[in-house]
Amino acid sequence: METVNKKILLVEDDPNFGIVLKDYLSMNDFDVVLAKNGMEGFEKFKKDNYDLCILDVMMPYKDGFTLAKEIREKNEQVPIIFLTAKTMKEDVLKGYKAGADDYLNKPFDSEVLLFKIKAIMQRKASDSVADSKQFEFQIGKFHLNSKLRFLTYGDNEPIKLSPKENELLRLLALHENDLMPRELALTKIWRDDNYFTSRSMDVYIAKLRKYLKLDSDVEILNIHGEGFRLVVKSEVE
Amino acid sequence: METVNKKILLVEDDPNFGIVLKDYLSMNDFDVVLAKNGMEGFEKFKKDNYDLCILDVMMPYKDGFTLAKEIREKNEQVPIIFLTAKTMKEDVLKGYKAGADDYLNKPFDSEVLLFKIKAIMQRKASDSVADSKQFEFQIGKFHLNSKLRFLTYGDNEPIKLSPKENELLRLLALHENDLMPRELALTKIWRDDNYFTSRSMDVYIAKLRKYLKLDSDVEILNIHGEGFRLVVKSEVE
DNA sequence: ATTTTTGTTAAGGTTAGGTTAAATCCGAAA
DNA sequence: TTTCGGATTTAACCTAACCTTAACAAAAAT
Repeated sequence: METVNKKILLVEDDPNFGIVLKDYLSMNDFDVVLAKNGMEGFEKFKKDNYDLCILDVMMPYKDGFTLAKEIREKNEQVPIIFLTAKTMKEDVLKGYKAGADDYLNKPFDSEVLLFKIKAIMQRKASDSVADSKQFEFQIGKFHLNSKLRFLTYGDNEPIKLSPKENELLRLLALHENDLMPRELALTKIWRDDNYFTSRSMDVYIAKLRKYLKLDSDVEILNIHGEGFRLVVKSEVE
Repeated sequence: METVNKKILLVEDDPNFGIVLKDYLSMNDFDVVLAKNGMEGFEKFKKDNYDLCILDVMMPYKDGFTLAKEIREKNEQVPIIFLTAKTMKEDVLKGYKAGADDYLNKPFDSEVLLFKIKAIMQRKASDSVADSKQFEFQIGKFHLNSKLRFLTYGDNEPIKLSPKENELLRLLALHENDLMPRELALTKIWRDDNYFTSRSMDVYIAKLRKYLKLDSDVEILNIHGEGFRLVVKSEVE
């Protein structure tokens, strides 16, 4: 059987680094298209279908975040990895990262990148239904980092979330202000839908509610017999 | 630009084959040193710097794997290619664990060998850039020199790190404030992922934590079931 | 009114991780 | 070779994290 290589769009303005990285990825059986800036990156993105985008954040003309937003408009699915400078403050990145599938601090270990790429590809492959593995969310005044599994509220000590708490809150956030069907969580997180898993889920809803009490504008409502709804009031005023 | 030829150490006990191969490689602009067995191979390796080692696996006195292990102790970087008999499946695996970069079944196509050599050379060349092969890290008030394997804290006597301690801390530092997945460390450092290597890693985490106690702003957090996170508080204020 | 679904808290059990110490491995020195 | 010492693994024991289940109360549906 012949397999087609995965296609990667690499957008990196430093030509040396870009070429080296491209070669490295090519040697690891990826088809890599290199763009030298955000503009060119977007052009190339529109012209072809990619399995993954790797975007440098700091670039002339169009930075990585802006490019990511544009790419997201065209394609909700394609995984995006950001390359960020180590010196950027967490808070700067915070809001912007929403929508990223992963990020890497420069300089980084090439094997680490490979590891992440493979992890993402695999994840995508197993996600039969398309739900991009977004893992940062702003929920009212909370910020959920679903990769590191914690929930921050202002300057409070971050709340550590267990895997189940985390997945559940993430699913709710993915459906913010909308119905998140019971069945969806049960099949996606518990991988089984029966009386006990369902009760277990209720227990987790209770836990999440406790955490979310901090912000009165955020709450989890039940829709009887259907599921839950993460409501964020006055998000815009 | 003038380039110095790449230097290859070829260890092969069959004199006919050895000489033919040596000549072939020489014709392709490599400087080849031929050793007739593992012992001699190691002697020659110690006496000079090589860009690549090609080792026959089956040799009298000292087989290729053993030799590879010795070479690895002296040099973590140098690429190694094994020449193996077609019939050894198990051993090939063993070889990889010893740090091989590639292997070739005898008899093989000389073009293939050449191709692999070039690929490996290129890979190594780009690794060094792409990784920015970081060997020095500032971790809070600590400074890690990963090449010399020690950790300094102010004017204190530097803490000497064992190879495993060093690799693990380096990997954590590479992911500073971010998740360093268990699996990554296990595959990269222990080259195996099972119950025991995992426990071994935990032991090393404990050791590192002990060292890092000196600076209360630095700590290694666990993310249950996922990995660890090297957190540096108030990095900028 | 009765049944079903949900809210919530707490107990129980399982697994992962923290830590220390003993055992083993392995190269270097004697 | 034997022995020594550092590095690493294995063992053991303990704590923390996590998840499920049970139990009972409250709300919603029938």
